[in-house]
Amino acid sequence: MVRISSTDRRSALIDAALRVIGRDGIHAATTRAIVAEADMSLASFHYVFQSRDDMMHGLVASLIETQTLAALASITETTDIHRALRLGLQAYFEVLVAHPQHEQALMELLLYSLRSDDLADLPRQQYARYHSAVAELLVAAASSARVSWTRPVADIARTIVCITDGVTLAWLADRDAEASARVLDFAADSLAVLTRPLDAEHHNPERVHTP
Amino acid sequence: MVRISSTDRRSALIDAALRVIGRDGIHAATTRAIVAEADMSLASFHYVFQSRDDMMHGLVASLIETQTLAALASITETTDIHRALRLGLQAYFEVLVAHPQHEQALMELLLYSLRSDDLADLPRQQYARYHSAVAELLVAAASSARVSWTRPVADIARTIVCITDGVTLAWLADRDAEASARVLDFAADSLAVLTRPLDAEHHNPERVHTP
DNA sequence: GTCTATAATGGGATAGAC
DNA sequence: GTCTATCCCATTATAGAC
Repeated sequence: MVRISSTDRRSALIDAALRVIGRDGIHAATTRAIVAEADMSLASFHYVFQSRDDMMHGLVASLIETQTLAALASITETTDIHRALRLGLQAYFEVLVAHPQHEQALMELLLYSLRSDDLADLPRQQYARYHSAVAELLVAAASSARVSWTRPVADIARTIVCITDGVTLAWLADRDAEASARVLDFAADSLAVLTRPLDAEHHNPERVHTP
Repeated sequence: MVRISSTDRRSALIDAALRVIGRDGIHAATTRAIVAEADMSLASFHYVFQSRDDMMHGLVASLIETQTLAALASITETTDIHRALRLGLQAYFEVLVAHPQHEQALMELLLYSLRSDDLADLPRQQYARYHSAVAELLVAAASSARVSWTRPVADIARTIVCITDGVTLAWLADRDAEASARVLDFAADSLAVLTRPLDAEHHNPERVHTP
């Protein structure tokens, strides 16, 4: 009976939808399940959203806006780039283990979006955002550790996203935390090789980026 | 009107289900869509399968049986392990680009299985099979190239599966083939480092596996 | 074994009172 | 703006004739 603004309802329903998807999967995220989770009537749903697909679009768009990749942010606080990469990847993994439903929900939404005409543009934006966010972290970490990257940062960022996605899928499938940690450590080893000290004592005429 | 054996019907329906999932996604793989694809009646479906979930279990189990990872098999035909890794990963990527629906269907089935009580054991089996299949290829390739791996083959196999899965997701999202190829090439570079020649001229006392 | 017909359920969306 | 009640369709599964 209380009147709630349209925007508040929108975000409340989007939050509820995300909880339902995380808990029960995207196929269980019916309009009825969502309004039950948000404790609203079905009609309220259709007052603020034209359709279920309209809500899904809002949900994915909101995720793209707000995803922060906070876990990897610890990467910037260091003077040792190898250690920074390792800790950043480990931090991501800890978030995954703590909230597997969240990562699984993101995967389900990605695959769902790829099937929908309305949402088809969003996966590209989502990954562009992942890549640029990780690239920013890589630049900050390199600067803080006084090194430069020897390959384009965009490529390294994409590699990191590929590795975290791949580790996520494998861990969701078999829950082998030790094996997943070894993959991440190997990734950190391999990526750390792609740096060179910024303030070398002797002049180094090589190009920063490989040709 | 023609009588078909139960087992033939089963496999025909499973094939049809896989085609529907590949074309339209797992949420579109209703019993009706599947029997239409297989050109059967709805009742025939329930004659051979107790329920839709029963069929899904048969589908995933059959995929686990038959998946061959043929693409990576080209990895074994070489004397240069770095080249072998690169070609193997590139071959996988070509299969992905040629049949993206197939890889997407596998991802959807994985996430679907993780949500279902009946199918919850299958993802673990699926990834165990991936890992052992890749491990076998790695052993064969190393033998053919007269090198040995300096880390446990199981870990390297898992790394490769993580990379291919991650590259698959990213490419499905943004279809950037060049960037994906650079990630795979970097992976080949990094993995090739984990080998040492088998028939070194001088005796090398170090352990084969890192401690 | 195979079919048509239908039961039973769940879901998206809307009408219309308040 | 918010609610209840309802329409209408798709879906799973089964019944029962042949």
